[in-house]
Amino acid sequence: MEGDSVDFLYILLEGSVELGAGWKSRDTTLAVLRPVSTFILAAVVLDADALMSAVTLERSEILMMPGESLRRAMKEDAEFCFAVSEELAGCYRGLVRSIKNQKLRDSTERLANYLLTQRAQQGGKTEIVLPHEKRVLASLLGMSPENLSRAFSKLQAQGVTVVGAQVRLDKTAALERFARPSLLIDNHYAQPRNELGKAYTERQKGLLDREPGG
Amino acid sequence: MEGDSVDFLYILLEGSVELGAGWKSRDTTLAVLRPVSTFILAAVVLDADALMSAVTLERSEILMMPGESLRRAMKEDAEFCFAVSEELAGCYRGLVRSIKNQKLRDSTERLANYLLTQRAQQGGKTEIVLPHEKRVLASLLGMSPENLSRAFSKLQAQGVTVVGAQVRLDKTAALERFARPSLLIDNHYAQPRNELGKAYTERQKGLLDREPGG
DNA sequence: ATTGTCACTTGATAAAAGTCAATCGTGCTA
DNA sequence: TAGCACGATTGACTTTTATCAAGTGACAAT
Repeated sequence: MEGDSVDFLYILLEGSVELGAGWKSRDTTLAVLRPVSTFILAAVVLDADALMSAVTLERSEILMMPGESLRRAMKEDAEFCFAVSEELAGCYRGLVRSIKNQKLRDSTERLANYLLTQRAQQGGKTEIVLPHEKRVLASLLGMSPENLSRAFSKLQAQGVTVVGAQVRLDKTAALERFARPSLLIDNHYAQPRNELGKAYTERQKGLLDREPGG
Repeated sequence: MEGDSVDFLYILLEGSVELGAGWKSRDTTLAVLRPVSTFILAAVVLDADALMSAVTLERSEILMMPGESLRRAMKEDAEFCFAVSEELAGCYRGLVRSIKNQKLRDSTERLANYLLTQRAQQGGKTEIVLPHEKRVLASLLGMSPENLSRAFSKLQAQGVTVVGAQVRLDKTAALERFARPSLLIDNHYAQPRNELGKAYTERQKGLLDREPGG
């Protein structure tokens, strides 16, 4: 919970986690994490209270590392400390993108760019699957669920068709002309950002070899 | 400029710098920095392109440190590297606060909390001075200049009076009841966050001793 | 004094987004 | 199979915000 002191660094290995925050009866989703991701790293480094709450959205596997251990290791091992800095810097840049997305685009533009980002991350097929409930997606994109529905309707003109969690993107060219994705805001290119990303790929391979479906 | 590759870490020693970003003929202010602050640290650590543009708002003094030197020093000196991590973590948390402010509050609430934050940072007097032009303030708070004027008008009911850059805050209790400031969003308590902040205090003292007004 | 610039304000209007209420499906349970 | 719970959608309405246009006041240059 936001406001609580933080004793551990959390690392999501399997499942998904929602980071959110509230104020005065309102609340919003700041990010939905997929493996492998750290969270509340900044609070741990500074030994400060959490600014975000974390909730699992499904059955998840989460590694907990004592904050004191992390800080000690950082101070003793410059190479490790640099790796943590890189992770922190990556998270920071993710937030910068998020603020720009929020302040520079209206809700329909945010949805359009979200769809294009998902398309790229899911392999570029014309059909994609929304990875969360629409209510969560709406909160993540900074709008009400009702407005998310209406935004989907508006994008019909750009070849977007929705059936449940399935979304078809015919007319990608029209959608891109509308969305104007930017390398400085959107993360279309889903190469592993660092060792954590690579680790997940390796882990998935290992799991497939040994126990499919485990 | 955003999108450019980053060769140096910048450290603002004197003056003020606006960090902003644009998209499709729109643009917004993400932060206004005061001494002593680093900027584009994350891009330097990752040796990546800048996500924000920086502009000086007045005659300023800026220290430039080669990115390669910074990264080398971090990899060689764990203590230094940890200090950089702390700075990064502090910047990260500043952004988290900023997103929460943006997504959870409407424009008048953002202004009210901004005024209370300024009051605290300027020593708690009932009269404060807006540190930037109102146009910049509007962009920072994520609204049009016209709406900033109207937001000030609305806050008259909470004892806010504006004459140019001078703002009187009578009825602080009423203003706080309206603004509902939160430790998890607002940075009311302006103690130096780290060595950079302390350095600035020291530097100011030195300048006063030696050459007032220099 | 005049002119022009520029930041700011104000009012009218339009667009965007939120809220409330009702409805539609889907899947689950009794 | 009927009823229920829940997420999603739709329509009507309100609030919030942006946009456009006009006007004010301070200030600098001529």
